[in-house]
Amino acid sequence: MASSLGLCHHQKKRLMSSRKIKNMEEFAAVSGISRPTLSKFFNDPTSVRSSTRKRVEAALDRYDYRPNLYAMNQNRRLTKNIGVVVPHLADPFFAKIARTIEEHILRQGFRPVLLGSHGSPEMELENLENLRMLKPAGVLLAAFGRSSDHAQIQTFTEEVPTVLFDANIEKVGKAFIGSNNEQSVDLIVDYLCRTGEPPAFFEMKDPMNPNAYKRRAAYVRAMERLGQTPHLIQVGGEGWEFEEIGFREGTRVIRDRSLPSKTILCSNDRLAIGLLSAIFEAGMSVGIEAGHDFRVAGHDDHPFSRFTCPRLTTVSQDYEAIAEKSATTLLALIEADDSLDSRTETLFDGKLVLRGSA
Amino acid sequence: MASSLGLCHHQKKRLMSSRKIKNMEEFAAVSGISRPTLSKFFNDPTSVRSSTRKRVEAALDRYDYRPNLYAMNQNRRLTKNIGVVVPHLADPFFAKIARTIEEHILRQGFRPVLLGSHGSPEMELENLENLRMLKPAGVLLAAFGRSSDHAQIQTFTEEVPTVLFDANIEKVGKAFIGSNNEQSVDLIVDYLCRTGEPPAFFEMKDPMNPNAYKRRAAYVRAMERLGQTPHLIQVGGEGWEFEEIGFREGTRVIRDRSLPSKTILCSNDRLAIGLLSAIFEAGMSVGIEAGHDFRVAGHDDHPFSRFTCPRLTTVSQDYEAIAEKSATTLLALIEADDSLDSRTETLFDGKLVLRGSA
DNA sequence: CGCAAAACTAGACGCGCGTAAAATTCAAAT
DNA sequence: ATTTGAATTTTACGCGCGTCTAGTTTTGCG
Repeated sequence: MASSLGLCHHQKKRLMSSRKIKNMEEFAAVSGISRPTLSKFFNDPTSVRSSTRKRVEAALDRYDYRPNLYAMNQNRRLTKNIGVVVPHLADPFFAKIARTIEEHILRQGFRPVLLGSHGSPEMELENLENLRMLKPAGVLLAAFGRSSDHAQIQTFTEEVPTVLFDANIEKVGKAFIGSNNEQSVDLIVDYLCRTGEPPAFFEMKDPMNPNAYKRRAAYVRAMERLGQTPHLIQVGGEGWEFEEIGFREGTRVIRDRSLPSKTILCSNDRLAIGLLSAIFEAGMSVGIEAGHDFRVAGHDDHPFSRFTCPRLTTVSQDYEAIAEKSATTLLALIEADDSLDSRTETLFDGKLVLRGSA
Repeated sequence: MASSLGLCHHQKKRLMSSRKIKNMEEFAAVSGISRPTLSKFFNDPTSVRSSTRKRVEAALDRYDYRPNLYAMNQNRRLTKNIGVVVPHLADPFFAKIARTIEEHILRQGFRPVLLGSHGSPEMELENLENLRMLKPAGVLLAAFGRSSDHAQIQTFTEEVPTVLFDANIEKVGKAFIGSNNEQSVDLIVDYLCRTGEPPAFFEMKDPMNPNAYKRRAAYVRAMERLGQTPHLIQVGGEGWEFEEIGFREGTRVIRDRSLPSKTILCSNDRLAIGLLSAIFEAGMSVGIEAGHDFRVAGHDDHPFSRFTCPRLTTVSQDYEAIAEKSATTLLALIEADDSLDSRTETLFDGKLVLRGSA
C-alpha cells in the first residue's frame, strides 16, 4: 500500500500560475470528484479506481491544492508520522543510519520525524513525550540502553508500536534489529591473533551503550577460545566524546607504559581514532608491518575510519541492512495493526575491513 | 514572550495515576477555568493573570491533559514550528550547529523541526515544500548556495519568514548570519607566511558552497597583499564526500609532484583530513617542525580536526555565535511580525587554532 | 445482455480547538 | 467606597477533514 502523498505534483504546480484552492470542498467542485472520494485518495491513492486516480492527478496538475495536514491528522487515530529517535545526531554513524531509515519510510508514503537526543537520556524521554503529541503510527528507537529510563520507555512502547535498533533493551518494543557483536568481535579477534600478537581490549569502564558490554564479553570468550589470556584496558570517562576519551586515556596509558600488548582492539572506531592520535602525538607509530610500535583495530567502520593515519582496520556494521530491516519491520507491524506479540530479534553479521592499522 | 508549552509538567503527571482528560472542554470543567482562558494559557502562559496560571498548573498536576497539537494548529495562521534546514546532517559541523540552534528555539517556547537535505539540492526544495505544510512561524536555512534553486527559495522566503545562515544567497531571506571568510582566511594566510613557506590553496574546482568562493578570493587577496604569488590547486570531484575527494586528489597531486609549495592551506578541514591521510599513505610526513615534508592547514575547526595525525592547525568558525544569532534574529523577526524590510548580514570572526600540522 | 459487487456521490455529523463579542468579575488605585 | 481598566466567563461560530449512511453509478463477469 504505497501512497505517494502526491508529492511529485507539487513542483509542477508551482510552475504554472494555477488557481489556489482553499480546501477539499473547493477542490471537489473544480475537479468533479466527490469529497469523500478525494479523502480516500489522499489517504491512499491505490484505494480508488485507477480511472478516478488519473482524474484526481490531472486536477492536481491544474490546481494548486494540498490537504491541510493538521485537519487531516486531527480525527485520525493514527497519523502517517513515524518517529526516528537516535542518541546522537552529531555522530556520523547515527546520521547515516537515520538517513537510510528516512529513505525507506518516505518510499512507503510515511513521514519520518527525526529526533536526536544529543547524548542525554533525559532528552530521549523528552523526545518520546513530544512524539506522543504527534500520534505517530510507529517509532524507531535507538535507545541509550543502559542509562535509558527503561520503565518509561517500556510504557511508551506499550502505547505506540516501537521497533528498537542498534541498542537492545530486553523485552522492550516489538522487535530489535542490530549487529551480531559476538560474530563481528570473533572475526577481528581471530584475525588479530592469526597475524600477530593477541590483542588487548581498549574500552570505557562504564559505557552507556549495551553493545559495548556484548563486545567486551565476546572479546573475552574469543580470546579464551583461542587459548589466549584476555586483557581489558578499561578507561574512565563519561558521555559521547569518544575520540576525546580515546585520546586522553590513550595518552595516559602510553605514558604509564601499562599496555599489556602491542595489539589494541578498540571497542569502537571513535575510541580508536582518539587512540591513534594519542599514539602519534607520543611519537610512536601504528601499522601492520614490522617495525611499528602498535597495531590498532576498531569496530563499526565509522565513516571517518577510512581517513585516519594509518587507515583503520575494523569490522563493519551492516548499517544499510539494519536500517532497511528496521524500517520494514516497523511498517509490517503497522500494517498488521500492532497485533504481533512475539518479539523478534534480528542480528546482522559484520565484515572484516582490512586497512593499514592492523 | 517566553512560553513553556507546559512541557515541564508532563513528566510529573506520568507518575501519578491521574485521570485522563479527553479535551479542553473537559479540562475546563475539572479545573474550574473557562475554555477560552485555558486556550490563552496554552498559547502563552504569561498572557493570563499569575493567580490563574497557578490554578491551571495545579490542575495540570492533578490531571493528565495536554492540548491536541493538530487541533491547535488547524486554525492558527502561524504555528510555533520553526524549520531548520541544513545541507547535510551527516556532517558533524552541521549537526552541531543545528543542535545549538534547536536549543535556542526550544528555550523560547518554539518547536524546532530539523531537516537534512543529504547533499541534494532537490531534497532541499522538497524539505521546504514539506515545511510549508507545517505552516511554520519561520525557517532557518543553511542553503547549498550555488546549486540551490534560487528562484524557488526566493518565492519560499517571501511566503515564510526565513533567515539564512552559513551559506549566503544574495538578497534572499530577511537576514544572513555566517562567517567572515575574508578575516579568517587572512588570519591563517598571514600566520602561514610568517612561519614558513607561503601556502598554496587546496580546493575543489567547482564547489557547491559559496563560502568556498569567498575563501578562494580571500586567499588570493591575502597573498597579494603580502607580496606573494597565489597558487590554486583546484581538484575535481562532486558532492559532499570531501574527505574522499581530499584523499583521492591529494594522492594524485603527490604522485604527480605538482604541488607548488610545501605548505598547503585547504579550503576546509574535511578536505584537509583527506589530504593528511593521502600524505601519510604516500609515506611522507606533515608537521610544523623542520624535517617534515609538508605543512597542512584547514578551515572551520571541524570536530574531528583535533584528532588527526598530526592534529590539524586551522581557523575556527564561531558556530555557537552563528547559531545563537541566527535563532535570535529569526525570533525577533517573528515577534516583529515579519515587518523588517532591511536585510541584515552578520559575519563572525574566526580564531586561529594552532596545532601540530602547520 | 443482465446482474451482483465494487466504487462512487450526496448529505450530514463530529473532532478539538481558535477566536470573536458581550457580559461579568476582578484588582488595584482614586 | 467608588472608579476603572484589565482579566475572565459565556456563548457561539468556524476551521478542514474523517467518516458514516443511503442512494446511485460503474465495473467485471458469466
